[in-house]
Amino acid sequence: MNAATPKKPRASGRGRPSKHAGLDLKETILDSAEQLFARHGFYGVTTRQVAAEAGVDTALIHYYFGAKRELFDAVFLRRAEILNRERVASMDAYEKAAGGVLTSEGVIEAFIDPLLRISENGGPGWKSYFALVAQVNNTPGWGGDTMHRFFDPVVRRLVDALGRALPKASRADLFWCYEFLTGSMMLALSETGRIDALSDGLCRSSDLSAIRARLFAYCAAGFEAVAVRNKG
Amino acid sequence: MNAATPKKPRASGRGRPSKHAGLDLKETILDSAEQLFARHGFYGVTTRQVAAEAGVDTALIHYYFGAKRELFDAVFLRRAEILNRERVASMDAYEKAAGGVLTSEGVIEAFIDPLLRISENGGPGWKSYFALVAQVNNTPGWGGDTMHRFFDPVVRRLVDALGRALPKASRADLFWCYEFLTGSMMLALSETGRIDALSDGLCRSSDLSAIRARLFAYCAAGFEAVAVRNKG
DNA sequence: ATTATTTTTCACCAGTTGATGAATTGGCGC
DNA sequence: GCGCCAATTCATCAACTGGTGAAAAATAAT
Repeated sequence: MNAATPKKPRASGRGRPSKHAGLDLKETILDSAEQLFARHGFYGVTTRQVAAEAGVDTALIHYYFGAKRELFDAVFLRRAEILNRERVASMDAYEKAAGGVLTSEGVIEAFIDPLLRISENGGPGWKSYFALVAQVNNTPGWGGDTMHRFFDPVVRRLVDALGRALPKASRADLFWCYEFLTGSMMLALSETGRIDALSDGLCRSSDLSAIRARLFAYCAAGFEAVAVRNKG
Repeated sequence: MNAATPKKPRASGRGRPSKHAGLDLKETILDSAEQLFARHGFYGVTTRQVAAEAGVDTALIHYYFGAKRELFDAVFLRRAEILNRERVASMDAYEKAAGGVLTSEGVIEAFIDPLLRISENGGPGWKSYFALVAQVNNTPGWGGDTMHRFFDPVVRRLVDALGRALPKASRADLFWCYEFLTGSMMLALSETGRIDALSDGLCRSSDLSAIRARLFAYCAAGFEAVAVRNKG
């Protein structure tokens, strides 16, 4: 019935175990698709390219995931849940540790730093994934619903926390400043290499510690400036 | 010889003037292509869709522009020169008016505001164009060379001016903060509609004055915070 | 009117696309 | 060993892709 759900995908006893000795083929396909989608976008990648990269037959992709768009969604969702969980945990920990006194920089760090940490230590796929999300984030009307469903809750939490840290800021201020923040963050995380060329090699896109050393302070100061400007 | 250069594209006397009464068909094609590329990306658009949108035959696109990629480049370049000119003029005017005393917010405003003004008053195509540039900006290894060639000079000028306004900032600080700035700016200009959903309609992507009222101060405060943080 | 030139259309190609159904393979319980 | 069923391959499809060359239409100079 559901093409994305093979007749019995559960490891129910019957069925042939993957010849790749435990390395699930489904994950391999997702990895390849992720990498390619991140580089060339949804329409810039063919199912055949994904299959070739993963070393499987084209038909197998449809067998596991159904239509191409469903494959893309599977790629997007696979890490979205993990990401979200990590982020919520970070915000929880910060708010608990801070007691009642939230600082804008603290809140922002709790919101962004999980992504930097994952990008550093989470494995190679995550860099592709962030590039993918950045692309979706900057494309009007694409995956907006999914972004909304998965990421907006934690964003609302960020906005609420920042509202407590910056009581002078209006809700509109907070939403707009979040828009600025997410633009900076996603561009930085997608490691486009643009800054390498611009700075003649002085800065490297892959230097996440350089980002960490600046982005939190940069965004926090921005929020604060907007908060005081609009309410005296 | 060059497919993008019809045998005699110059209005040399001979030849048939456009039946569209002065509204050059070439521009119509560029408009349609711009709109579609902005929405769906290079690979997400077929030459046939462009032709249909423009109301012309597919072959005419190749007659005027050659290969699909050349069409895309033509779309990109058409406004890039205008944009660049406008921006340089704005920076010139600011630096002249400011005399020797540059403020970070003044420099940033001179850098960004031309884009906001063009988006407001420059005609409907510009919004698509900004969405297009935002997409290119966030896609690793796409049009990077073109971006580099056209936009980096004025960016370097921004960095130099900010270096004078913020003598405590290192070059690396300035490049990184520019990366943050451009991420915010491009996302805001591409009007993805994300903020509308996130804020439940409180903020609208199309509200450029709301952006103007916050983005300059936001970025300027960010630059200043990073500058003082890293050098005491 | 004739002609030269440019613009536009038409018909078409070779290659690719996403997708499918039939066939094959291989492990597992019996 | 046998049959069952999931996993995988193969061959193939109709639709569509970017692109082209020849013909037609439109224009303006002569």
